Amino acid sequence: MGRWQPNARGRLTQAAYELYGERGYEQTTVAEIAKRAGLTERTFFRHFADKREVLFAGSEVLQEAFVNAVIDAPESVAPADAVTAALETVGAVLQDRELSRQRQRLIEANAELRERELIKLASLATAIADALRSRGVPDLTASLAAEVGMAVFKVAFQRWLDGTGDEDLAGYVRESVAELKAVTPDA
Amino acid sequence: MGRWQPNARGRLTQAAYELYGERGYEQTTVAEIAKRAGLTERTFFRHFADKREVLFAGSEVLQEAFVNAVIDAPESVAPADAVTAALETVGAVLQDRELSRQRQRLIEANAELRERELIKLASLATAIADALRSRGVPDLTASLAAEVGMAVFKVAFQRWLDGTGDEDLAGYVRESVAELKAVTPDA
DNA sequence: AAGACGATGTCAGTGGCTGTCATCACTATA
DNA sequence: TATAGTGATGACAGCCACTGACATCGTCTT
Repeated sequence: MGRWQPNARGRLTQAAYELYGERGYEQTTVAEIAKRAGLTERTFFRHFADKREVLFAGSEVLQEAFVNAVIDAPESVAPADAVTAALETVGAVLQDRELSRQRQRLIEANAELRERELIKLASLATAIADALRSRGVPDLTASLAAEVGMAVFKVAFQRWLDGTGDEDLAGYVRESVAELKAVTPDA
Repeated sequence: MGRWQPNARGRLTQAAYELYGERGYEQTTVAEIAKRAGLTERTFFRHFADKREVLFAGSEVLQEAFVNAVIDAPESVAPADAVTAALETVGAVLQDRELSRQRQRLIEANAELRERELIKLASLATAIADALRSRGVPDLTASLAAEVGMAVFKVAFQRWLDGTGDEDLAGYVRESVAELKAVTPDA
């Protein structure tokens, strides 16, 4: 047996979710999270950059999946379609709607957490724009396609969470893309 | 003569801009800002909710102008065009490009400030979506038009700041809207 | 067996932010 | 003209997020 209990990071994550859920994010101190995980406050900050980051640990995975989907799209595919395809791919990563709902409830209840979510999405947009540029897509086109892609994702994700049936995220993405076409101002 | 020097809020704002510019945001303490303004740290927090907010004081004005422009658009105008028109209106509020550049340089140099900027833009998107809904625009359409509007604004604003000539912001907005039409995936 | 390594603990310190109470010029009202 | 507010500020104590520095001690290498 090792000197320490295994999976310190996982225990911290679970403790954080529990406490944020029980008392709310603001009413929870990092020391409390660490204590429930059988660790010290200092160790929490060795695993997570700050008190918020524990809720956003999966975002690198999401971003990587996203970027790969864009890069792997066939040469011939238009930028917007590459992004749309990538958006639908992400639907596969986020299967557990109830878990997403729970997490989103925490995030929406607190402005700091909302800020962190937004910067993650912005970072995602930047990464997608870079991926498009690496495909030879011009600057303005790449930025705009990425930003609009995020706009669609935000709206579709929200509607997916609010939905009652068991439609998958990809379906909402398609719906929003269709609406986007209708919304886009005509020349 | 009053008991105190006039315009405490303005002095705090100026001191903050100076110090953030001289040493950077992180290297500046609120106590230093207050001292330069001839006040105490406690008073700073009576005028601004936190250390970042001093750089975002004008955002309510911008948001109000934006929302009014959407609301005041003629009944007949399509949602997207109402938003586009509002975007161009904002160009009038942000005339001083050099000042905007300086502020943006500060914001981009610091993740916390970037987070705050993003939540202000998100709040703007929400307000615009609400304004559209008050015009009878359906939910999905309103959300999407507002989000896409912000996407266009982000890209156009960035390009305006990066630009060398003396084009106005509205020109970049028009350019980006045109590109948006080209980017939007066809049915 | 000795030493390097790595995850954790301990502790002191900084700085953002808040609650509370005191101060005191100005203002309204008796 | 006295008196009782009022409102912006100061003073002070305290919480908590976060950091740097050093100690600890199983485990792994050689």
